[in-house]
Amino acid sequence: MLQVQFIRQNKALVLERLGVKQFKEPGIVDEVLALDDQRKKLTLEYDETQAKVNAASKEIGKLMASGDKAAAEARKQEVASLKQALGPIDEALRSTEKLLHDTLVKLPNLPGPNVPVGKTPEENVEVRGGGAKPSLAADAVPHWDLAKKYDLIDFELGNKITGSGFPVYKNKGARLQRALVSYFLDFNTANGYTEMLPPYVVNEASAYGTGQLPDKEGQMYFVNEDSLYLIPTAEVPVTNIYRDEILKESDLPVRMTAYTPCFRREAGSYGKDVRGLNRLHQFEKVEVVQLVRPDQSYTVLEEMVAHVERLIQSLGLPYRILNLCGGDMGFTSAQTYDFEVYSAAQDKWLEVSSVSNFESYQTNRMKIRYKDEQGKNQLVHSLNGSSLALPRIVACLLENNQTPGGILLPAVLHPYFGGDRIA
RNA sequence: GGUGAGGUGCCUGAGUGGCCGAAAGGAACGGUUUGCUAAACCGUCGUACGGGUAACACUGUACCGAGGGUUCGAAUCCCUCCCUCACCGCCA
Repeated sequence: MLQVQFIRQNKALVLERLGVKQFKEPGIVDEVLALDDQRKKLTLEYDETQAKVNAASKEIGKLMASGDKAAAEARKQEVASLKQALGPIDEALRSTEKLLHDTLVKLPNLPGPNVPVGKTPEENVEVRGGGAKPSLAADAVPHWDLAKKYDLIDFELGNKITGSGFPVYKNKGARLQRALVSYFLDFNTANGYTEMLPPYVVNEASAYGTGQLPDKEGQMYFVNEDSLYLIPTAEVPVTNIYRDEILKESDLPVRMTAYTPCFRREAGSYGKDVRGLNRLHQFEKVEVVQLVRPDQSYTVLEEMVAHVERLIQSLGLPYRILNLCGGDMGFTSAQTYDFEVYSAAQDKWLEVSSVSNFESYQTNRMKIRYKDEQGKNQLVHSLNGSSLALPRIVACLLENNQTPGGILLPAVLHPYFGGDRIA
């Protein structure tokens, strides 16, 4: 969430940036400021009264020790009436703090300086791209047909075991998953990311920390018995590794990568682009996360984009990078680049990575700070990106590389896959 | 799942009603010393929210797992919950 102090000092900027994000309730900004004023006023009142209570209590102790019982009793009376006054103040303060917090979390992150203005995905700006679209034979087929032809993925079997959106990978299809995960992790660690293997379920505090709660609980599977959420992305457990920590400046940047399965309910998206691997309830993804000094986060964002770009290039897939416009960005992001790869047989661009700078929006919730040169605690900036999500990569690899002699895999995968093709 | 013990600052660990935001040691950081390293010595060494200041200084409140309660006063007593450890059971 945003910092109240920042909103107070930069109100005009906040309103202007919220406009870029197409935020519809700018009145919340004034609500926040009014509630914060109220909070300060009540805090002062509470502290001053409590200070009197504390002082009187100390005196009572001394009076008792010196045997002056009558004086002690008189002071006790005084404390009693002070405490009576304190009750309502305390109550008002608590409810104000809660209301302030509940109001504050309704404000999305502010778009950064390089975010294009726009409302819809059509207004996203293509930054660059690469890789030539393949020219497929006339009888080329989409990946779900190829998956069947080579016995790689069984969607119906997943229906039987679990439900739609939970495919079963088989044979070379399963092997390809393993190869891709290993390759992606090796690629990331070779570039300075530390490999992590986090839990696949998280508690409420973690889901809150990265911004899945309070708004998006409907997108996560929930284990009622233990009040735990299945992770929708490794971002959640990995970023929360540093929740409530104060880092040394020399600890930064923190760079982590993790493979996890991802679970998404995808409520409300039935029937829309859900064919084959395009949209699943469970899928594999390798994620990269960084915690950095605030002045470096936009430089790091570009580095992470370049990193993911090299990874996609190494797979030989046609891709493009989009700088998301204000209206299409996520709630918690300050800037996001989406990576799409071209799925030739479907003639579609599929999103395979999303690289975002969250500035201090997540870390303010998680209280991830570092001690700066002056010894003051400052929020770090958090960033993350997929590197990469598997299913759509697989769809493209299958579709784009289909030949009469089988599906030809990119050279970087040969050692991991144990072969150069699926035939 | 059962039984027992316990949760204190970066770590170890004292503290069982006021003198405790918290001893001591270690780590870390700064400095002195040193040819360098080590050692030794000196110093610093929690967080949040307020008041205050140009900024410091200074100052108030809260926090000893979480939430309640008793009391003039709680790290310390009581209740509930959570977690950790040990042993037993079960099990990949």
